[in-house]
Amino acid sequence: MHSPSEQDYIEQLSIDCVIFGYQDSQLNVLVPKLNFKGDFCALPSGFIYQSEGIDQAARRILEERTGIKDIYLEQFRVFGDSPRTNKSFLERLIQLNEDELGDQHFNRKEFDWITRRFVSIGYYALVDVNKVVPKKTGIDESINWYPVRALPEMIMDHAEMVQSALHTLQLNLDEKLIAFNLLPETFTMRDLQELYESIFDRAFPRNNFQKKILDLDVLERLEKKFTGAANKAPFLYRFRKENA
Amino acid sequence: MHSPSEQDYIEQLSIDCVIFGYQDSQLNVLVPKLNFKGDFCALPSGFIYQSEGIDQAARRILEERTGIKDIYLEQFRVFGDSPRTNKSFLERLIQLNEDELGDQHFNRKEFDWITRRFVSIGYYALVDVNKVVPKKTGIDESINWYPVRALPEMIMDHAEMVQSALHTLQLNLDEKLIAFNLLPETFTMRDLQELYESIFDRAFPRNNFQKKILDLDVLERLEKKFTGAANKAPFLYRFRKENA
DNA sequence: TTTTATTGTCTACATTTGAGACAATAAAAT
DNA sequence: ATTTTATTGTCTCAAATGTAGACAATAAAA
Repeated sequence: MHSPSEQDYIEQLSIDCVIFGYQDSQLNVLVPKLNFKGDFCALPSGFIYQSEGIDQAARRILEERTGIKDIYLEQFRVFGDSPRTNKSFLERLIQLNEDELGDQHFNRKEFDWITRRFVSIGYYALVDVNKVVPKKTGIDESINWYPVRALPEMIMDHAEMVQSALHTLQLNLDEKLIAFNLLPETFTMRDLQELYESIFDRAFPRNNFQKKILDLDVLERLEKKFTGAANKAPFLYRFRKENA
Repeated sequence: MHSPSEQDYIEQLSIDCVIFGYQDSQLNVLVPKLNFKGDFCALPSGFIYQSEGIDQAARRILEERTGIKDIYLEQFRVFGDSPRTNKSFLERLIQLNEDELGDQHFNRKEFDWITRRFVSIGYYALVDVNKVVPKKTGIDESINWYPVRALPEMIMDHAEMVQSALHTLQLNLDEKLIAFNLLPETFTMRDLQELYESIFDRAFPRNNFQKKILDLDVLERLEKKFTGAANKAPFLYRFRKENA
C-alpha cells in the first residue's frame, strides 16, 4: 500500500490478489502480515492508476507487494457489499499501535480516503514456488505461505475471497489446463496427481488419473527421474506449451 | 442515466446489464436506443450509490432503466482496460445534437464526471418476456429486443460485453439450472430444446435431449397441451423450484 | 539373488452418451 | 368410420467414457 493520492488512483476501487502456490504436497496461499501490533493479515492489494488497465494494475500490484511477476493471473469475482470498508480494521490497528504511530503513517486525508467504502476486484494467481521468491515490503512484518485450508485470520472479507478463488480454480482447472502453472517445468505423474488432490481435497485413483491426463494429449514424456528410492523410476513430463 | 453527483455515487465505476429474453425461438438481448440523433445504442447502465451493494445497485439500475425487477441477475466479468471511457461517444453525440442540446442535458461538471475513464461491472439477467414489459425512460428513444447474433451497433465495448455474457450463460446453463428463468411457468420439452438450441446455436437430437433433461429430475410433468395440431399432444412441464 | 516399493499399463466391468427405430396419438383428410 | 399425417415419448443397441482390479516392469536395498 503506497500512500494513496486522490488524483492518481481510481477512488473506492481496489484489487485483491489470491496467490496460490504448491509446496510440500499442499496448496498454499501467500499471505503477508502487516508490520504492526495485532496480527493483521491481509491479501496483497492495491489501487488502479488512472492510466492503466485493471489486468495491468493487478500485475503491478502483485509485483510491488510480493516481487512476483510473469505468472498466470485472472480476475474471478467482484466484492462490493454496501458496508464493505476497512475502517474498523484500520481503527483497531491504529488503536493497538498508538505509541509507534505518530502521524507518520496516516494523515487525516489519507485515512479518510482509504477508509471509505471500497469495491474490490478479486484476482487469483498461480505460481511455481521454485521460480519465485516472495519479498516482503516495508509495510509487512512477514509474508508466508499458508495451507489453503488452514489460513490465519484475515481482515475484512479476505477469507471469503480465498474460498471464492479456490472454487474458481477448481472449476477452471481442467477446462483451462492451468494446473501446470503451479508445478516446476518438469514433474512426475505423482506430482501432478498430488497437486490435483490438494486442490480438490480428495483422492484420485492412480491408474485412472494417469490415463485421464495422458488422454488430454498435452504432455510430453521426458527421461526417467532416478530418485534413489528402491523402486521403479517414474518418467518426467513437461507441459507442451502449444496447448496453452 | 440520472444526472450523476460526485457525492452520491462511487466515481469511475459503473454497472452494465446484458438482459437476455427468449422469444420467437430466438435468444434476444434488450437494447435501449438513446433519444438523440445518431442511432446510439447502449446497454442499460448506471452507477453505484455509496450506500448500496453492487448486486443491489444492479437490480436498481435494471428497474430504473427498464422497469424489470425480481429476475435472475449475476455478475459475469469486469471491464476495465485503461483507455475505457465514453468521452468520444459523448462528444460525437453532442456534436450531432447541438441544436437540441442547450446546456440542458449536460453541464460542464457532469460532462467531466461522466467522461472520465470508467471501470464497469458486467451483469447478465434472464427474464421471461411474458412476465415483463420493458419500459423506456426519458433518455431512450426506444427499447427493443434484438437477436443476440444480430445486434445493432453499440457504443464502446458493449458488443464485447454481450459476447462475454453469452459465453458465461452457456457455461452456467446446466450447472446452475437457469434456463427456466427464460421460459414461462409451464413449457413443453420442445420449447426447452429450442431455447437450448438458440443459446448454443446448434441442434440437439430430440430423443437424447429429452432423456438428459428428464434425468436431471428437476421437472414435474403436468397435463397435456392440446394445440389443435394434427399430432400427438405434448406434455407441459414445470420447473420444481425446490431444485433452484 | 531375493525382496520391497512404486510405476506403467492392461483388462474386465459399469455407466454414460449417441443414433436409430417404433408405437402412441391428436386432428385433418378421406 | 377409417386412413393419413405430423409429432411425441420411449425403447434398444452400439459406442464412448469412466471405474476398479490385476500384474508385469524395475530401481535399489536386503
